[in-house]
Amino acid sequence: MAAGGRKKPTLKTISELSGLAVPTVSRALHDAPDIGAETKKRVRRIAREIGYVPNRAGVRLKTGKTNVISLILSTEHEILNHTARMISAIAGGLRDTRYHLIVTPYFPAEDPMLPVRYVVENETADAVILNQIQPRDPRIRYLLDEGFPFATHGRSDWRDRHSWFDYDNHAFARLAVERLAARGRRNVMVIAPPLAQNYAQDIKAGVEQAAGAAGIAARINPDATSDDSTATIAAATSAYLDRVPQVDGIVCASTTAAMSVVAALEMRGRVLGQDVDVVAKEAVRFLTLFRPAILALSEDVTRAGAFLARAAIRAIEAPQEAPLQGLEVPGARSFDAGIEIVRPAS
Amino acid sequence: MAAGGRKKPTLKTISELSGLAVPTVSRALHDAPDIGAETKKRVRRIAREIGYVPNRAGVRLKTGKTNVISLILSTEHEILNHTARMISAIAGGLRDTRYHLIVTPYFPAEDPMLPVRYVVENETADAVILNQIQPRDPRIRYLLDEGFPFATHGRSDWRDRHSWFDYDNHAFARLAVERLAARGRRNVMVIAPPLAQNYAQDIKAGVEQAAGAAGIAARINPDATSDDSTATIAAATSAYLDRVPQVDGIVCASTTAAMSVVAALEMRGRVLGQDVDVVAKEAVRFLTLFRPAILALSEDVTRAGAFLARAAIRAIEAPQEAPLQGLEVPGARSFDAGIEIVRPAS
DNA sequence: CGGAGAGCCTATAACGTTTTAGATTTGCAT
DNA sequence: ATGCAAATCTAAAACGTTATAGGCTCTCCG
Repeated sequence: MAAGGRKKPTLKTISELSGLAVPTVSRALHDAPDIGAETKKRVRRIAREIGYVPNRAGVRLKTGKTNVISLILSTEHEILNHTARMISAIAGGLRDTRYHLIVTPYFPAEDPMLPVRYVVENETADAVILNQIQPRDPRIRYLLDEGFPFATHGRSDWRDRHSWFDYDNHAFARLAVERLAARGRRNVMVIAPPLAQNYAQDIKAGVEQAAGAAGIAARINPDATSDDSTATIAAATSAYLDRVPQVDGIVCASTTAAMSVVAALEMRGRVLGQDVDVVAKEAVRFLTLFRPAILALSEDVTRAGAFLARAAIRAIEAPQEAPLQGLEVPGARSFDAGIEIVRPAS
Repeated sequence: MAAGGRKKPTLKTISELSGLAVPTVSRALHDAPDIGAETKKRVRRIAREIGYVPNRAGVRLKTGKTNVISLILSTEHEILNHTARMISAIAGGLRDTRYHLIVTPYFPAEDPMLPVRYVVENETADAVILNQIQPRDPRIRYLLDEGFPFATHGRSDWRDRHSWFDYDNHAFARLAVERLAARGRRNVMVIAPPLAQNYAQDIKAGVEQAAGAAGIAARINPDATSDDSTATIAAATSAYLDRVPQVDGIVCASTTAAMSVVAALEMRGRVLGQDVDVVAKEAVRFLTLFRPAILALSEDVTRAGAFLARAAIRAIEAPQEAPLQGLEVPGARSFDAGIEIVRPAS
């Protein structure tokens, strides 16, 4: 391969250079108790000088550990900021560890079990990270049964038994509706996530609770989810506005949804921030610059990714300990990052 | 690991089951010429029945091949659709091959050489894929010197010597300016990529050529690039509009830039599609739905990713053959996918 | 002064695969 | 019958690492 270099140094190279046996070198580098202090120092110096790095295949073969974490990624909906940020954040959280990130995407038509089973059976990774979690997600069931380490972005019905990070969508939904009510809005439409997913239930419950408390109407648009395409969401919003013209507040569970909703409002001649207020959950501070009249509650994706990286490593290296779990509550900042609330300009 | 299963089958398992020697089994599965047809059939049947999959560490140790391709990813600018799509597209292009995709992000403050050198020296992957290419990119120089397989998204000065996929930015720039000129615009501002990057030169040249031919003014905004944050671009645009109030056409090299520009136009009271026309290069059909008055020329990122996956594999497996190179020309569709031109509504 | 134990190191084997060289059988032409 | 090549298999070694068991040399204590 490398036309530019001599052979890669191995333990054997160090062994020859130092006159020590290969296992001694290995143990010295691992700081084993039965190796002399002088020897350790000498071995380490040589290793540094010749630029020794352990061969991952050798380690893997011997120990059975891949040092890889797999991110199982659905390509289902229009992937926006969120996904790219998440990948970068997880990979970023893995730097300075010995783990690497492999991305395993799958396509909507496929059985979501496939990529998970593939990783487990082929031992492609030491752990997987999942998103798009359903309450009784069969992938989680499977991973628990297999005893395979994993972490999820989102909670399941078995949340006590695994590592996860989640955004408090219930709190988001409450805040969003309360905010609209405070601005005098009485009739709210919600673009919610697909109901099969766990966090959709949280949003539904939060909306209903806050709407009940404020004594206003709030309903989920049945014809589109926040994972749908911009065109679908815009059309569904447009149709809803025709059917329920008195709508004066909208809650969106994604950036895409918010942008599509704004497009529909324009088509229908409604003025944002005047006829209608919009509150959105978004991954990146973006919406508010473009449309300052939108109130955006943003999840800190970078922190979520870093947390998931740590959680996955914990699941691998200390499976007996309690799972690592983190909840980011908007406003309350109960998780160390917390959420940023961008004030609408209007 | 797996609480649910017996030990993983290996060649030795098949060897015991079949009474053949381990190397014979290996060669049978590899369809070697010196193994009997009956034996091959029998070995394959057993392998299938017990669900044998080769241990990647064993293969890697012996052959030195990792079966991994590394995507080196800058987190420099606000990562939008483009990056996530690209990751998914490359990983998608790698399915049904034996290659996996590892994402290696790096941060703006760092030397861009670091991640590349890391992959090469640690033999983390068989090939790397790079983006954000500079004309005389030192990473490319290094990889060529090392003889390490790679493919790039974007061309370099050494384009003849490596695999790449690129979008014809020169053609994009020409089309954009021609379009604006055809609509009677006479004073164009350009939000271009960072000039260090190769494709920025293409855009600059294309703009100048078309502006010269049409006899109109076209200048690059010196205070922001298409990789900058929305806030920076909006501020730079706003300031430019104050300085050069006669601007009536804008060309944007990214979706982010277009959205920021639209925000700035609103702040300055200019009406899109009336006072000013905007043409943008975007990764995903998105802009036009939201802002139909924008003309968007979109690159087919999915196809680019699939192409890069093929190119990387080619670089690994057939390094002696000519590199794989693809250019996507807007309108002309010279590359088999071609580009989609979304007509503005106004 | 003998023996125990601590301290430090080596030898051997193993993980699963592929490569190389060699062994055995068979068929065929001489 | 004999030699030779083709066909098909086996044996041994190797990739780089780590785990296990054991060996040697001191020192210290009784």
